[in-house]
Amino acid sequence: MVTTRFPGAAERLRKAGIPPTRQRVAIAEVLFARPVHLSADQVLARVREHMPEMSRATVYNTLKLFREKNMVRELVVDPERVFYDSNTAPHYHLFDVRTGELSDVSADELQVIGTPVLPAGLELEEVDVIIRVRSRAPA
Amino acid sequence: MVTTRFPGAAERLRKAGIPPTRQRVAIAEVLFARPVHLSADQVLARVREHMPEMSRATVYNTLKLFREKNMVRELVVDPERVFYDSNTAPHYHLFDVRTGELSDVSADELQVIGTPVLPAGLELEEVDVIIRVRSRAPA
DNA sequence: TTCCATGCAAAGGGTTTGCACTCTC
DNA sequence: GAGAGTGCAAACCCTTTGCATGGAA
Repeated sequence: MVTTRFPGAAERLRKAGIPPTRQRVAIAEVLFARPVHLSADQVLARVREHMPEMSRATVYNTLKLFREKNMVRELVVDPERVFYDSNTAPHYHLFDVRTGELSDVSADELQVIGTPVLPAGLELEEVDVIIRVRSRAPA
Repeated sequence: MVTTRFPGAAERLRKAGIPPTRQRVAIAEVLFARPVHLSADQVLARVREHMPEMSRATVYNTLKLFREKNMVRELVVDPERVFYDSNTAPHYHLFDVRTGELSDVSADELQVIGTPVLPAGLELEEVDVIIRVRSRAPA
């Protein structure tokens, strides 16, 4: 499968204050062409379709960098691996524990009421909602 | 620190249909004396205070078994390790991303409104809510 | 030339597995 | 003595690290 490219990647990196190297642009193209949920290894595989010399370490470095700049959100949902979500708008997730598939639940469909008052010295980072479901195994 | 023992452990295992071996009872004592959030390694360490010969593999096997019998809940919150929660009543979690500390948020304090209608063939397993906070570093 | 970024390989850490030994019924 | 349970060590997999090379200002 050929991944759709995303032309504005370099622009987007500059706006975030990240010097756009070839590798970072290639990773950004995979992530930001459309909203995706990908593990580091999946990102690596997709980038290597166009750039076979991409190294694993660079993918991990870059994902960490993008996260610090709030360009992606880290999803800790599957004990096996971390997923990166290129949709940073508030929304929630549905996780199929059988297949490992992740999908979005929009913030319109679901509301969290009564987030507790945080003790002094605690700063809210984010609220994750994960609806864990199990799909029927195929016949 | 000496862990408080829990007398009814063997009973509890039998009720769940689990043959109570010495090792399983020791693990149950650590988990069910009171509600705890522990990683597999933390369980191992606490059990070894009383039973130094306990093996890592047995802890992992037993935690998996307890989970299948719904005696503990697996918390996927920290990318570094899975936590096991011995409180199976509905409740949510607050996670300090700086220290890795986990604490409970009762289901009274917080409500999730509008859980989406699941497509046919999807069975709801559970809804996790994780409030990620960051505490101030100590002075 | 200096400094950051990259690539490679090895190390690290949590978890699982293979297999022989032990215990129980 | 059959079968489940246990212990040990090695294997596994995702992620991080060390370090030398490469490239841009």
